[in-house]
Amino acid sequence: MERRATIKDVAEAAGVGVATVSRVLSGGSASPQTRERVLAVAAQLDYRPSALGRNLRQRRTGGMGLLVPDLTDTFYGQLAEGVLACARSAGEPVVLGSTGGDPEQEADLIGMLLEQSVDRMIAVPSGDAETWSPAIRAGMTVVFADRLPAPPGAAEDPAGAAVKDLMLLDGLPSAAASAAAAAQARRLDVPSVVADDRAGIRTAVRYLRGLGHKRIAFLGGPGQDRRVTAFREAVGAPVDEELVVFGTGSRDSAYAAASGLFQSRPDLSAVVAGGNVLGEAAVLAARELDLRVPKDVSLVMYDDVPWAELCSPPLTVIAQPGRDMGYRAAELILRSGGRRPRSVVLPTELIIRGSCGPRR
Amino acid sequence: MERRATIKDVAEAAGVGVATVSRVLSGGSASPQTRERVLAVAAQLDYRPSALGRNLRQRRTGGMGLLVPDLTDTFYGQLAEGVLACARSAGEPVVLGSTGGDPEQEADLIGMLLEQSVDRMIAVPSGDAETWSPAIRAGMTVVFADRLPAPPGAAEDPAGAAVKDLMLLDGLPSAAASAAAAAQARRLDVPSVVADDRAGIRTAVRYLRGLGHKRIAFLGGPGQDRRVTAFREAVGAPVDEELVVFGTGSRDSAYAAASGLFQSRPDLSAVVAGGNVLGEAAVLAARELDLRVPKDVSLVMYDDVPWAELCSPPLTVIAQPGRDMGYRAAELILRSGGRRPRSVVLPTELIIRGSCGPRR
DNA sequence: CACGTACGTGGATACGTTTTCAAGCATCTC
DNA sequence: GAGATGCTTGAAAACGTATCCACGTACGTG
Repeated sequence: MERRATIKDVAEAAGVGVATVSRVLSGGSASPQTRERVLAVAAQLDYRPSALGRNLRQRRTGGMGLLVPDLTDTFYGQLAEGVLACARSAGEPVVLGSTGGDPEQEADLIGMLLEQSVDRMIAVPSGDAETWSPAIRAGMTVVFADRLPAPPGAAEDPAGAAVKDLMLLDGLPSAAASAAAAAQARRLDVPSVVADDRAGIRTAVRYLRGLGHKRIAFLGGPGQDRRVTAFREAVGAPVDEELVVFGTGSRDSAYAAASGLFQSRPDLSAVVAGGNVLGEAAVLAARELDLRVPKDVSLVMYDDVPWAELCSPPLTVIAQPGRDMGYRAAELILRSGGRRPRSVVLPTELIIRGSCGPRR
Repeated sequence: MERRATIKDVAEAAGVGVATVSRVLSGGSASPQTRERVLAVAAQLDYRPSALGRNLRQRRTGGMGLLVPDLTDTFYGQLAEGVLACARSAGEPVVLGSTGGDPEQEADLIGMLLEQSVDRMIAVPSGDAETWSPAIRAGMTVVFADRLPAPPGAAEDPAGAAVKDLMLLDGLPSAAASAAAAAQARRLDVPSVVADDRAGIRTAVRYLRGLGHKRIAFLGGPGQDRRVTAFREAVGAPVDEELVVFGTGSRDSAYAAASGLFQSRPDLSAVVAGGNVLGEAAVLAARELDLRVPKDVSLVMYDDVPWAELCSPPLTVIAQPGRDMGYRAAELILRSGGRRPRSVVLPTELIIRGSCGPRR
């Protein structure tokens, strides 16, 4: 195992100074013959510039960090693929962290990235704004994806927090969703790329309404404040609080929430699951309780995942473009030439399959 | 945005030399009072040692690389989670790459990791041994997970390659699977952590045999040579080659392969899918062709994924511990104190659900 | 022919850390 | 009391690169 060739070796072998080699390789000016010779020698020595040296010199690490709650969640897998695709086309590395939805782990991972001098990252945040302000202040360029961090003083109870947000957002046309999202991100001065949850949820609720459903439940997870808010808004004024339940992010707790919901409120006729693990839990819980889908209960799930079609009946879903979301976020990070990029909101689409039927 | 404090700042503020600060922080010897003062100052300045400086000095990057074919495949999501869990507990970063199953992209990513001076990586290889020998020769510590690279001269046609391997392995007791796997990895002198594919497949085939099935098909994907071999071995001597088909890795090609299989051989009564995307394709294709599972065709799928239970009937699977696999691989990489670690083979388990029935 | 300009070039420096080395000092031993 | 021994300490070198700066050389212009 021989040592890698350094820029010094190349310079020596080519009979030029290291500065010249550096210039040639980074596109600076050099005479044609010098450039040619340097390139030839570099190729022959199989020289590859050390990212370590470069990064140290310019006091920043190339590439970007990526923080997601759980790679086992297919949606985050899609998002990660999008980020990786963009990063790969730019030749930049991405260092990955999985937070498990735990703000504490998230903070640890942020610290680790800081230590690595990673100065750009895209994140699906689990902690609140307070968790993130240190990273921002440290000069990191952050782009949030899929969600935004809760505001600093947010109540522990997601219902409470959501109500507060509702009062702010209620009545706004969906076209303003973008502005609202950007506004929240701006509290941290951080751009974001998220799906148009408001429109997606509203479309789903209207669809269910059109099928005659009156008692529609929402099965939510952590970080889905915007979706809950949109649900409350779409359902209208007197929302039955018992029909809005939350899991903590794990599959077990999602199942518990779903099962509890079905058992405590046998009168509900439709449920909107705020994410694919919630949807999975809903299907399992319904089956366990001998509830037929869609005969006894209609189900629409946020996230279109490959296995949604496998269920029988195939799941009606609110599709959000996970891969695009990742790709766009990575683009934002990479093309941010010093200027703070603009937030983007991606469209959702209601894909009607077979898990919704008329009210029994 | 103020500059991060450096070791120099700490030394100055504490009235000591930089060497002393470095020693205190990396656990070297120092007088109690000096140590205390240095720690206090470091904490007050919020000093965090720069990984860049350290890495440059020791000519190696901490952490590890992780290369998987596709994060959208739930199994690789599980594997990645395992790796991340172990890395996180060690406080080490992991830089991720998704190869899309393409050897060329894989080679590019290896190059990128080399440039980053990442000297340890765990990989689910897509390319053959030739793709990997450069990395090995460059001094990288590699651990293969889930699969091993194909031998250098392997035929393009997976069936052909598998036949060749079959002749080598045929008749070996399953207890020797570990030795055989280690042997192949050793061609590159690389340790690996894989599942006991041979035992898993054999158990599944015997189970299907026990249900009366005679015409059992295998639906394979890239990199599943060991599983195909095991399948051929378990089925016995005269294996009907038309019953062994392959997709290229994409969901579309998997679907095409499954659909083609069902249509060309309506006489088959059971199929073993070599991975979860293959299993997914088999379910979809069967449904499209109005084949009932398990009435018309029995199905057992490699990989236990959360949605296997969602299908109706729930899928009978060969479970392999994806998360453990990642964790163990990361452990091997991290605990490899210079010594080349030993390969490990993890057990599989046949989980019987509802997708297999007696031969019609 | 003299002068100014433009450009190609290489030496030197800095990035932040770890590690080697020798020096300083106190304690211990004969 | 002199030498040996042990521990703590700081100066300095190195890791591989990018960039500043000054030096030449060639060329164009007056």
